[in-house]
Amino acid sequence: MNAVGIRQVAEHAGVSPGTVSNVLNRPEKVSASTRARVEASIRELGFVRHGSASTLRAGHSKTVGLSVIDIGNPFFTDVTAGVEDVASDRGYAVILSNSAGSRSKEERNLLVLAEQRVRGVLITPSDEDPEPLDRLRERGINVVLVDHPAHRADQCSVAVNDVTGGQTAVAHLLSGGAARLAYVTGPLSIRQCLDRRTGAERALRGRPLRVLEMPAMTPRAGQQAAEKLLSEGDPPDAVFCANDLLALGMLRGLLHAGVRVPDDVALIGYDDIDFAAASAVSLTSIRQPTYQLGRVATELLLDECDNPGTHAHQQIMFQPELVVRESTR
Amino acid sequence: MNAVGIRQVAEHAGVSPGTVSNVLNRPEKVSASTRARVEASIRELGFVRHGSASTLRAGHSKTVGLSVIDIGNPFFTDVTAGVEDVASDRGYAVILSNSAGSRSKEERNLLVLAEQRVRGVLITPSDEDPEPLDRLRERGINVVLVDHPAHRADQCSVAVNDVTGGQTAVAHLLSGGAARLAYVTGPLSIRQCLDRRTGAERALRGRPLRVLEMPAMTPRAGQQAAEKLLSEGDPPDAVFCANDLLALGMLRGLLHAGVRVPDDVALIGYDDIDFAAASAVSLTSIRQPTYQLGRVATELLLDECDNPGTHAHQQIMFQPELVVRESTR
DNA sequence: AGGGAGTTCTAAAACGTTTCAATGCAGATC
DNA sequence: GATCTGCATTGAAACGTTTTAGAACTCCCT
Repeated sequence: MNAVGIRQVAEHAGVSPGTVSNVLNRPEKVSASTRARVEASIRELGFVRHGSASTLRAGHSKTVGLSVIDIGNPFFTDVTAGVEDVASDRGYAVILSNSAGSRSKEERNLLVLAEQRVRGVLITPSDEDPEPLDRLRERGINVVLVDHPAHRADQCSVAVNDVTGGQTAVAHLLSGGAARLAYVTGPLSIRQCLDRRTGAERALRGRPLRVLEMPAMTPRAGQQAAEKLLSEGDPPDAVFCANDLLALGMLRGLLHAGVRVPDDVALIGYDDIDFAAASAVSLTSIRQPTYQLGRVATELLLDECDNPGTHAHQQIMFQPELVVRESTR
Repeated sequence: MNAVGIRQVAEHAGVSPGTVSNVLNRPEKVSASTRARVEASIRELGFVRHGSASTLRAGHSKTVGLSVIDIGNPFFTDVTAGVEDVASDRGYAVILSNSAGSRSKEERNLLVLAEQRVRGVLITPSDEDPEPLDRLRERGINVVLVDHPAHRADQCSVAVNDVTGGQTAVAHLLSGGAARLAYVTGPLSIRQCLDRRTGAERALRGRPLRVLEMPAMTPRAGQQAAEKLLSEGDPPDAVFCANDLLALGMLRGLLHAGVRVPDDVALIGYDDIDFAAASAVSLTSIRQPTYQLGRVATELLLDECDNPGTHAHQQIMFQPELVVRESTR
């Protein structure tokens, strides 16, 4: 087993445990020669610091938690990549947990994170209730909201303007000559879906919008939505999907039924995931700075952790961007 | 701050800290009445166990590490889902780390896991070197290989037979009348890519196979491969891609150039990710029991952790399965 | 020679749990 | 009433670090 602790290293190097700790945590406090000796011993004995002992004594760990809604959605994997890159650069480890849209799972995950005494938590909340997050804060765990505006002023958040995004999407469809629009969305209890609809309506200025609310935001649901739209009379000539997974399913459903895209129906998605550009009729979409979202959120969180005195809370709102491809040309 | 520890709970409930610990860890040792009293105090004070202190004293944590090669690949997100479900059921937390194909990143991540004193590690290794894994084992951290056969007999692994998979794929293409085959793959230093080629060659029994090795396994790389194949003379009439991301890019590249799929070129991918069924020409693919892979690997690992005495090491090999869709019909 | 200022290192006390031997107590047996 | 048995609870030690006050040493100045 791994019986080599700071104590053994100290003995091997002929110094006290305290000095070894200094080499580990404040190398500048130790003379070059002893430091070299200690470092050699560490390598030779294969010493690995006991993170728990360290956390226990120091009172805080070098880990942050990341809680996402659906790790299967490329949007969140991109965010995750951004988080990991920054955290890893600054010597923090990331504990990733997936709430899979379930509130109870999210709460259990947050409890685990609290037990691990993570330094902070990055979270895309699965609902609007601020209570679990406030509880974390009471315990001294910093919280940054990802893809969701902050509930309160003394909290950081990084989000993208979904109202603008919805508006841009629909304005683009209208400028292409669309007249009968449909919005295919996931549950409207999800803030993102709701905001995008609000944006869509704003662009329409009172003209009608057919809203089709699906229970999930997956390709399968998108395809079912296509079947539904086509089976009812008066099919739309333009469809705005609340995310690219829905849009890809919609695309497949339309093509399968012999509907030409974009000639018969123009189609626009949301998120601009990789697969959007790679689909057979490449998908027009609303791009979000996904990777940046993760990066910036993590930078805010770690700043809050490392400089609690000078840290200024920020609510950052990015603007989404239209990416035109074949599905609306 | 969170100054409420087991000590405060004990005081509040009028018992000793040892009893509180027993309520937490072996509730059956405590009489029903005191247990109820202690549990009430825990709730009332909002006590959260300090995981580090617990790990330090107990010598082991309730966490496992999961190290994957590319969290952006739906194959690995599916595996992750399986891992999470089992771990969560058994009270373990999962620390997810992404090696992004980089050996040095993998090593850094494993070090973090070792520092955290995870109980075990699930890993899809990014290369063939068993040394980092052996080092973990020396430190008493159990290791289960995922999607990779074990290096040694006293180690668990869960994999899928990639040679059979490659053979099945190419046999299917041949039975559809294909004569000029190409294999589009990622780096052949990756075992999976290599094995699938071996299987392909086995099905071909000496007939020629054009191998196109791309540096990445992404849709973009697949599209580039399509351009390359079409620009050279004598294009293939059937293409086998080493994964679905490549295949989706290939599909787009082919369609874009006016090549009909499957009429002009039959196409088969590997992994059967969700997007394979949702693409415009739905993709024939080799399905792997991805979610099961994660589940079974985790069950093996936790069995090894919880019953070190009776645990029998197993090297499990699943068989892949052909899923025929439009791209080869 | 004595003493002050730096520098480098040490010793010992925490951190919050778990564990285990020991204690106390109630009921059963003689 | 004395002794035993078994159960519920306690108290204190231990886990491997970090941290802090201060010891030991060196160098330099008067």
